[in-house]
Amino acid sequence: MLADMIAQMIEEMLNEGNGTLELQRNEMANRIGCVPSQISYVIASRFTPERGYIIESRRGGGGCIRIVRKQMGKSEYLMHFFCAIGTEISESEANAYLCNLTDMGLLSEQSFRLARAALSNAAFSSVHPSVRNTVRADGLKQMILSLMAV
Amino acid sequence: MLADMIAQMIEEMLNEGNGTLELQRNEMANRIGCVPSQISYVIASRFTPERGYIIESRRGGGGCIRIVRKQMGKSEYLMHFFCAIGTEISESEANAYLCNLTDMGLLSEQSFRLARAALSNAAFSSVHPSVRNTVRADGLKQMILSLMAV
DNA sequence: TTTTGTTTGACTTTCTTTGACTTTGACTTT
DNA sequence: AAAGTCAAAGTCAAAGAAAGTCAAACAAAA
Repeated sequence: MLADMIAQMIEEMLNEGNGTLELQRNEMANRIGCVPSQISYVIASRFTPERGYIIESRRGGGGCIRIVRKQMGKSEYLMHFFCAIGTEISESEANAYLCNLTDMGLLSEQSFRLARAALSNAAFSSVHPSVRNTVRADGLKQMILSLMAV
Repeated sequence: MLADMIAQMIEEMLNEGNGTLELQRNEMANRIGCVPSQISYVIASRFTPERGYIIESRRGGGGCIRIVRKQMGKSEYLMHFFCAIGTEISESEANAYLCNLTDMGLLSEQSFRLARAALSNAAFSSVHPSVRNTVRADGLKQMILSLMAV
């Protein structure tokens, strides 16, 4: 299957590049003989943060897609936390999570304070109270994903 | 890529000149082999006040462009930054601010990633698009306040 | 048959490059 | 001094180059 073949190619390129890779979507699609968005599809469906990949990209002339594979270790902890978070979370619950992360040495003091501020009700004053806990959960998840990148 | 190469050249010249630099647009464009307005483009897109640069210029014979990288004290910078944020801010604008804070040594790499994740559109998927930029501005302000508190 | 995953292509957004035209300022000439 | 000349930098919009998005068509699995 096309998608799997492309995924395998990317995997190999990642190996050659010690876990990092920059590719040009159009160029690669051209080489393979597929439509460019196929590359996007493969990346979106297989090289997700949940599976330990970080994706960055730049549009415009000379643009490219950057893929980094994060080797597991601490990330298992983070994954555990990530999965434990439901679709909603209160401010105090979120703080408890952050404390745990800090205790485990996964979060610096500065990062802890920053995260607490970002998830506070004060930060969400423009968000309707009925969805604040949802937005907070999303934010916390995104932050945990970002930690996996390091 | 051309623009990035030029930006790098300017950066190096700034380093040599202790953070200040005077260049001649035409002369430089000629040396590089590009159109003069390309230099303008690079400066406009990368050496913005938002990222901590001051640009001055003189037209006419013997004219030039002056670039200064401004350094401020921490609290001064945080204050400046806090005030500069309006009631709304886009994801890319917020990222530019965060990059700047990191460059100034006010944010660790981890905190940077965390903040970027917390302010991403991905984190705000449950927030109505019309208010995302407001919520983002609130979040960023809260985080900056948390940095001042130390 | 319903659901889930793939493939494709049209359209959008973002960033870059270029060139034509405008404005400014220093110098020269009247 | 006023006017003219010319060498800069400024502005802006069009064209180009890439990646992103999305939905329709299709295929495979449950």
